[in-house]
Amino acid sequence: MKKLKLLDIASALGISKTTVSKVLNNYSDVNQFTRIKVLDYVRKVGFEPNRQASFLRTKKTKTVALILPRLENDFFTKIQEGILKVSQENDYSLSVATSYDCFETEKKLVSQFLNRNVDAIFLSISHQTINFDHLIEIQKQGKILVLFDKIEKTLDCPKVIIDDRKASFIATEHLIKNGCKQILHFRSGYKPQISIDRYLGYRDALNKYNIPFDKEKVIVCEITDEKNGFSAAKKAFELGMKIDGLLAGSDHAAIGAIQFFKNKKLSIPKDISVVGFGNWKLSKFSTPSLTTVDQSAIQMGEEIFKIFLEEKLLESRDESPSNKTHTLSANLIVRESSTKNL
Amino acid sequence: MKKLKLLDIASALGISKTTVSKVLNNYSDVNQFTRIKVLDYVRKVGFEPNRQASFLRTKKTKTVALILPRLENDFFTKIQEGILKVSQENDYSLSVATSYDCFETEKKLVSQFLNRNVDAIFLSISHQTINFDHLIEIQKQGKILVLFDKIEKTLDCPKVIIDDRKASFIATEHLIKNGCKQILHFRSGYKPQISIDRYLGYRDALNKYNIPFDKEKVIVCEITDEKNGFSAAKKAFELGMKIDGLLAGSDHAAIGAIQFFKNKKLSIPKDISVVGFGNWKLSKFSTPSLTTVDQSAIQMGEEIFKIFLEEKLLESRDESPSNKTHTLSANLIVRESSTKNL
DNA sequence: TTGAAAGCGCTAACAG
DNA sequence: CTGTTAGCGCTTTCAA
Repeated sequence: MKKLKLLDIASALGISKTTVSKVLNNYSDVNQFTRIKVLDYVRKVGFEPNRQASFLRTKKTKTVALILPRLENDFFTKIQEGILKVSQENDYSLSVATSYDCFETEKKLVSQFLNRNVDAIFLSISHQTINFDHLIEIQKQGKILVLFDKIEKTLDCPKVIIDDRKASFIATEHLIKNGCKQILHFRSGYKPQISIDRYLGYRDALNKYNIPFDKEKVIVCEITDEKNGFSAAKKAFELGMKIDGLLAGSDHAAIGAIQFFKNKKLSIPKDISVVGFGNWKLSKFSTPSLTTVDQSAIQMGEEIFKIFLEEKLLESRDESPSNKTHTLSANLIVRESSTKNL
Repeated sequence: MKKLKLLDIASALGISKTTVSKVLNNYSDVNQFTRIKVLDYVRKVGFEPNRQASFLRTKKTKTVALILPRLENDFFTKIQEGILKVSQENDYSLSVATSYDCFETEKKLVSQFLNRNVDAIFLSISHQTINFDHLIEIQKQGKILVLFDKIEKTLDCPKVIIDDRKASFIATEHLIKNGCKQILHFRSGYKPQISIDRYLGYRDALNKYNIPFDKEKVIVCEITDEKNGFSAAKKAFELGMKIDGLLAGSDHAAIGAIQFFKNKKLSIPKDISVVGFGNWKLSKFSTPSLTTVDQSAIQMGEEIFKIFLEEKLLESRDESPSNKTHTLSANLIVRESSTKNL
């Protein structure tokens, strides 16, 4: 069965394709009866206009693109889930791609999506990205850019982030209120904003409760996975540190550290209370179950798409992009690994 | 900066847009020097032709669609990851959507994607789907359909599945070889092919090792999540069953059951050995870590896209779709929950 | 209120 | 080998 087109509908009803098009696009200059006749017929045969053809005139594809640094990561998967939920509700199609945290791939993907004329690009910048010309190009071409998670402050576009500093503060405060005084902190590198913010939140909490800051207690794990969590814990141990709490950079790092502590016959949370970061699925099932910071990633995804819709409105009024930073708060999920008095 | 078009390139070089187009599409009837001149210039200014416009003539969008029943599921996420890897390598764009296991949504998505003229649709059928007209329509419109995981045998298209029966056989055999003789099996409903195959694999193994089959030991959990795993274990317990092994329908169900066994002070794997299904991330981190069947989902994703490329070749030779079922084998990942002699 | 005609950017047929 | 011409299916003037 060949696909129907405007002309088929028009000749079946004995009118012109222009009129059919007008009905489909809610033009006001169409007779009520004609409108109903067209609408009925269109519904009956299940006709929808060819999107690529309409694009040629409207310059809108009703497709948005999402570029993630990685896919094997619950956080990004959930963001996709959130975006997908709202975009489907709004009859938008979502194209997904991964930069694999590689600058060249990111550039290539952006250019590819621009070429496919997506209406917007949602992007979390890759670790390697140092130049932003490709992102500026998105806006030059009149497309909407929304940055999230790993953002670049100097770019003039809406951004969505988690309030990592506050999240980290709350997590640290929770440890302190549970009696911890010697709190170890695993952070990722010195550059990522996320790592900086979490470190600052950690310090904020120490300050507030007059706990002296000890530089040695901050250990850098470039990649916060189990293996590095294990090594970092080992390092702290070998340096002979006295600790009773740990704020890890990720759930994985926390679990790696717990592994090490268990090997040393230390009891969690009695000897050392542990808080992770991310609320990955596994945190609920580890033993002990892990207290962690939930980054409300699904909500972030939903937010991203809603911001896009708002930007589209701005654009239709010929206003410039909003350049607002939307900050979502994270929640602490308290589980066994940090509740001494259970 | 407005986007360049063929005509811009052409007039900059003092030739016609046809010639430029021919170079870009690798036509042979172009002078070597002209070709090089165009190629150089195109590379310099970073021009790529507008895909929607070319579609109008070529009927190819270089976009494929993936419809998943769910997103919050490692198995499907990994399939997406696999597809994405290969599709990006081939300069294809991937659109993703979720049917939420709902028939109506699935139909709507298919029609939407057809409307957007994707070159192919990769689909795992929703639980609720009972009628396949919308899938037949995909092929009627000359688009490629590849089914995976939850497939429909009667449809004339390539299909990719895991050899669940064999996987289940291997898992059960592993339990038997570890000394289990009273093996409980949690299956999902009676209808899903997956559930049937796993049940059959379980029986195959019992047969091979002359272990009598006991109907009571097969418990149905419509949804194989933790809660139902817990309840199913409880049910077995309340019926006074003697068991020393469990083959669960999913890792979650296995973990739910383990939870229950632990409450009853039973030791895993000493009293009861447990094998899950899926190799979800959490299986590695649960206590005890869970022996499970890895469904090589990433590989499945890669396979799906490769099959699409093959189908495209068939199509270009005017041959009909292949209708072949590609079966991937699953691997057993042995961990603590099933190794008595550690 | 309607429809004829132009044109979005590209590719394919064909004439030079 | 090159370029002119004619659409692909749609939307949007503009004249009737």
